Amino acid sequence: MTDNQVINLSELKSHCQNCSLYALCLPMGLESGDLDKLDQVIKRRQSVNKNNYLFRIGEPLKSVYAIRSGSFKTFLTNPDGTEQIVGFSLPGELIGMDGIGDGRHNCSARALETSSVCEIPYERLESLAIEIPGLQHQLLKLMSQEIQQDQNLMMLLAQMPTETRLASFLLGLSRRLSQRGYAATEFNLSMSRGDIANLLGMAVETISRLLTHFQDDGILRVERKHITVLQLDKLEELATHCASHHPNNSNIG
Amino acid sequence: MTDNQVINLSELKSHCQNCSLYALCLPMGLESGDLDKLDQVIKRRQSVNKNNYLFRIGEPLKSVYAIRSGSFKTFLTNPDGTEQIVGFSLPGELIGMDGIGDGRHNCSARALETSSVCEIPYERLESLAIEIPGLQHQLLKLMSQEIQQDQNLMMLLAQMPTETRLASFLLGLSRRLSQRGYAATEFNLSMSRGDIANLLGMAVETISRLLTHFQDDGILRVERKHITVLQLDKLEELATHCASHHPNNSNIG
DNA sequence: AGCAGTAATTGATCCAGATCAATTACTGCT
DNA sequence: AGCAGTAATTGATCTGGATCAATTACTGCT
Repeated sequence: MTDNQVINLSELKSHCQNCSLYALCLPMGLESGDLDKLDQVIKRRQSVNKNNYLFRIGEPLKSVYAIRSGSFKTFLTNPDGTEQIVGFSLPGELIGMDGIGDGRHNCSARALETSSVCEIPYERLESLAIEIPGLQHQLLKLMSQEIQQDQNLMMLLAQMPTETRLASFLLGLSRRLSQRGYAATEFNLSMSRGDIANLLGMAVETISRLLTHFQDDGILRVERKHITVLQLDKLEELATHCASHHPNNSNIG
Repeated sequence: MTDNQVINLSELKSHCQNCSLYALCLPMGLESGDLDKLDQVIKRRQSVNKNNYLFRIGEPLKSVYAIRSGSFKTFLTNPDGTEQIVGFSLPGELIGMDGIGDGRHNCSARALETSSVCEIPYERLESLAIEIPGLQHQLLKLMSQEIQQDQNLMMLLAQMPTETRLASFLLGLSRRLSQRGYAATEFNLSMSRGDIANLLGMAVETISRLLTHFQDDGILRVERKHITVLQLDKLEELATHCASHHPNNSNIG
């Protein structure tokens, strides 16, 4: 039975329908026959070591990637060489789609920890999406979700004080992790304080101080990279506690 | 001949292939037969008065819209009722695509001036995109471009000083307008100072002061809504003059 | 285990840009 | 034309959070 199980496992690993991320990922909602077609174009189980690039800004878009495990940061690079992180990506998420616009990647993706991905050649994905309406829909849906995420971050950056930004970031992470079957209230940050600061448009020192405050207030326990959320409700409150005193709160007439 | 011309004009108006925005808009690259199919699903020439909504956040997504003339602001509303503008849309651009993710609009769109749009029922667009590969591609491309735009704005908000943000905003507007056949160096702002401030995460007063500075430096002429760019190169310089002294300029190793 | 390089924390100071306040355009209405 | 409401400008002040500086963890290497 042990042998049997081993064989089954390796069987399982090579198909979307048996992947634990199925419900979040690209093949969501596809029926068996269509899934097989998709399965055939996916190059599975590429491993990416910590700090290695999955792709770099400017490279021609040849594939998009579904994350199986681990995490990535995606970032732009401005003329100075300064980087601007535009997001962190978790298992079940698709990265590289930003490059469709002009056929080149418009951001770089770098592994925050040793990770594994499924590579999906983009041209074949696009032609498959014509055959499979559900796949086209899922593709559009995932892109639209990315737009939503980006716009929410824009709101944080434009209007919210640093405390709200960090609370919202942590809460978002917690939610995404719990969707993926991990604990909502206890997790490890795979990214550095500097990376979080960069994403949220603040200084590392401010991140550090806020984490200390959150801990002093009994909202979090912070042990280096390990975060325990002690009072989820208070964190939610901080995250939604909008800038009622803030600029431009012109109500919509 | 005058009569003849009138007849021709109204003929022309009702087809994508004769629209001056063809090259920027959804039908870009489609061949004649496919264009006809697209033409058939488009409800043309809806007019939207200043300050009216094209759609509101939360409404079910029934259509997306291609802008024919005029301009819109798209914005999120947070729990307070505070608005966060996420973009301004110009002729040839497609709005409403953000709603695909969950079938409801995730932002509201409001006309900044009297405008006209082509309404495209979303379900029919999606099924047409299955028939017409080029249309699917164009759809994905436009969404990917929106992601890029949003991410660029994120960088501005997170890293750049106010001067750079405004310069970059004006330059972006100038470029988009000139792509659409308008003058690059002379245009009217259809949005208020308050709207610009909101988008760029700054106070109205700062916008006002910076415009005055730009004028004092001979870069712009500002007459209320009317902007004349006198030194495009200097404006470009200000827009790229990145925050070399700014936080988190961790070079990529 | 020990050393070197990097990440994180903590404290002190400073400043870009928000906020407050007052004035001066505009714009739409009747 | 005149009045009311809103948008924009300009100036004075204040502050959240950046910057600077120093110390204290870590982490990876040999």
